[in-house]
Amino acid sequence: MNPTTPKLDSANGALSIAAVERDTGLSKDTLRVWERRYGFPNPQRDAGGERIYSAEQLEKLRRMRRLMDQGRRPSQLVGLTVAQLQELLDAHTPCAHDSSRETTHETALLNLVRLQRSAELYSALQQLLLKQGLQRFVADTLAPLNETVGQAWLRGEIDVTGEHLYTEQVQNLLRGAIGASATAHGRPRVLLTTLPEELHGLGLLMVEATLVPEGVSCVSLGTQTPLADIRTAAAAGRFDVVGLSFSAAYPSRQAIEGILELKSGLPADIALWVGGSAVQGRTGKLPGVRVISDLADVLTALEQWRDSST
Amino acid sequence: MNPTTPKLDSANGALSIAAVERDTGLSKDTLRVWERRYGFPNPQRDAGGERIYSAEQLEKLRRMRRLMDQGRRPSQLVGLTVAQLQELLDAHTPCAHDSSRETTHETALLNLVRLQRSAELYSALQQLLLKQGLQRFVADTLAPLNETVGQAWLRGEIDVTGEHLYTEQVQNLLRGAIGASATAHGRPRVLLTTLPEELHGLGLLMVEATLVPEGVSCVSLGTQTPLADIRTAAAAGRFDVVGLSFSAAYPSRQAIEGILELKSGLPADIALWVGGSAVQGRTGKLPGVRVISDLADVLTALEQWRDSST
DNA sequence: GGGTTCATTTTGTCCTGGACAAATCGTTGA
DNA sequence: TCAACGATTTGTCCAGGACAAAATGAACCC
Repeated sequence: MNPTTPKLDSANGALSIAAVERDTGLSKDTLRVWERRYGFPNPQRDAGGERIYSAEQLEKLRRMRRLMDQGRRPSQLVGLTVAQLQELLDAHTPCAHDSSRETTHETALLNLVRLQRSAELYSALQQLLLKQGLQRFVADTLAPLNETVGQAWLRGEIDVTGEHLYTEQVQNLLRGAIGASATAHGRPRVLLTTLPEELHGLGLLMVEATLVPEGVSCVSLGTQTPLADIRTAAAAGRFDVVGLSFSAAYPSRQAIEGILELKSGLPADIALWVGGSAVQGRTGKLPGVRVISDLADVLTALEQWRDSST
Repeated sequence: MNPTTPKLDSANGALSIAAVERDTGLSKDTLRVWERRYGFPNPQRDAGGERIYSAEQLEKLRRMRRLMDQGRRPSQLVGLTVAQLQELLDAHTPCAHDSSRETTHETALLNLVRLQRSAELYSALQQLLLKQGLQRFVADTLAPLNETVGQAWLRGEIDVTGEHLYTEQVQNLLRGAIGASATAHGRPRVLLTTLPEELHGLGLLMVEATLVPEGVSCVSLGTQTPLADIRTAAAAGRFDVVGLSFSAAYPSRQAIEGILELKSGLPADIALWVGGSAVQGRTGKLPGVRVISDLADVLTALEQWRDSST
C-alpha cells in the first residue's frame, strides 16, 4: 500500500526521521530546522544521505519536548546534556506530590506494575474498586496512581511494557464497571472524545466512570476524532455536552486552538467541557468553555449544568 | 508554544495544508507531490503564497484515500470526478459478502451503528453475549459483524464517528466479560499485542475473549509494542506463547519482516502465533510460526499446544 | 509599582524542485 | 502456474529560503 514505508525503523535501532517524529511529536520540519539552526540533533546519514538518529539523541529530544510543554524554549535547552534536562524535569515535579506522600496502596500497586504481575494488579484494583465504589475509586485511587506511574515512567523506573500493561488492566476494570452501570436515557447526554493526535484515552474513561453513576448517559468516541466529526456527531446525537480530554503531552497551544475552533462550530446550546493538564489555568483564553480542574470538578460541572437547565 | 499554528484552518472554510493532512491522512509531502505530478489538488494561494484548499477538493481527496485503502492507485483516480469516485466506492461491495447473506441480527446491529444509538447497541450486543456465551458470541456474531462494519465503512455508509462508536462499545463489552472470567494461574501463559504502526486492538480482545474461558492466562500489552519490548516482556514474564494480531490495513511485507525478526530473537521454547488478514496464507514464509486462520483456529492452536507440552 | 505599547528576537511551518528507493505492473521464460 | 526481471509508479526525504505568529524586552504613561 505504502510504496515506501520508513526502512526498518526501530527494528534494529536505526531511527529514521519519521520514526523520531512519531516518538517525539516534533515534526520533520522542526527536526531539520533545529539541526540547521542549533546544530542539534546532528544525526548520522545512511548511504542515501538520509538522517539516522541515535537512541541517545531521541532521549534528549524527548526530554526537550517535555520541558517545552512546560513553557521552556528550545534555545534554552538545546545546549544542555541529557542529565541536566532530567534535573530540570525532576525539579519541576510538583512538590505537592513527593514520594513520601505516596500511600501504602500506591507503592504496593506500583510494585505490581514494575514486576509486571498483571493478574494480581487487576484483582488488587478490583478489590479497591469494590471497597470504595466507582467514583471514589477513580478519584482517590486511580488519579494519584496514574500520576505516580507517569512520574515513574519519566524517571525510567518503568518501561513501555509496564505502562502498557497498567493501562490495559485499568481499562479492563473501568470498562467492565461502566458497562455494568450504564443507563440509556439519562440526562445530560455527554459526548466524550479526544482531538486528533491525542492518543491517551484513560482520562476519558475516568470521566465516564465518574459520570455514569450519576445517571448521565455517556457516549465515548474513543481517541482521535476529527473536529468535523465531533461537530456532526454532537448535533446528530442531540448531545447536551461535549467533553474533551488532554494529556500532559499535548501541546497547550494546539489544544486551545482546537478547542476554540470546535466551540465556534458548535451550536450555542451544547456545552463544551475540557480537562487535562494541557488546559489547566487557561480559563481566560477559553471564553464560553468549562475548564475542568480535576475529577471532583466534573461533578461540580454536572451540578451546575443541571441547575442552569431547569 | 508553537509560534505558528496553521492560520485559522477550517474555521471559516479556509483549509490549510496541515488541516487537509489531518482530515485525509495524506501527508503534506504527498499533497504537494500530487499537485506537481497530476495537477490535483490545485488549491488557491493566500497572500503569502500558501495553499488554500476548497471543501470540494477535500471531498475528492477523502474518497481517493478510501479507494486507495482498497488497493487502487492514485493515477487511476485523479482524473475522475467526485461522483465517479463515489460510484466506485458503492460498487466495491465484495460479492462474497453481499447484503443478502447478512443475518437479521447483523442488519439490525448495523443500523444501530449507522444511527449512532450507542446505548441500544451495547445492550443488544450484551443480550446476544448472554444468550450465546462468550466464545460463540465472539466467533459467530462479532467476527462477521466486524467484517460488515468494515465494508460499510469502505463504502462510505458509516463515518468515522460510527466506527469509533462501534469499537468503543464492543471494547466495553468484551473487557467487562474478560475481566469477569480471568484466571490468574492458568496455562499456557499468553502474551498478546500488536507491532508498532498497528493501531487496531479489537482483534486482540477477541482472541483474549476466546482464550480466557479455556483457563488460559492472557496478558495484553495493548497496541504498538516495540519489538525489543515484546522480547524482554516475553522472557521476563515466562510466557509460553506470544500472539500478534494484524489488521487488513497493515502491509503484508512489513508484517512478515517484523514477525521473522521477532521470532529470531525469541527463546525457542516460546511459541509465536500470528493472525489477521495481513498474514493469511503466508505460512510458507513463516517457518516455526503458527499462523492462525480464524477465531476457531485459535482453539485448535491451543489444543495442539496443550497436546505437545505434556 | 503596574499596566500598555511597540520594536526585536525566537521559532515552527510552508514553499520549491530535485532525488531516491520501495512497491507494483507487465513481460518473459521455465 | 510460478519465478525472475526491467519499467513505471509513488511516497518520503533533502536543502535552504521565506514568512508570520508568539514570546521577549524596552520604553512609556498612569
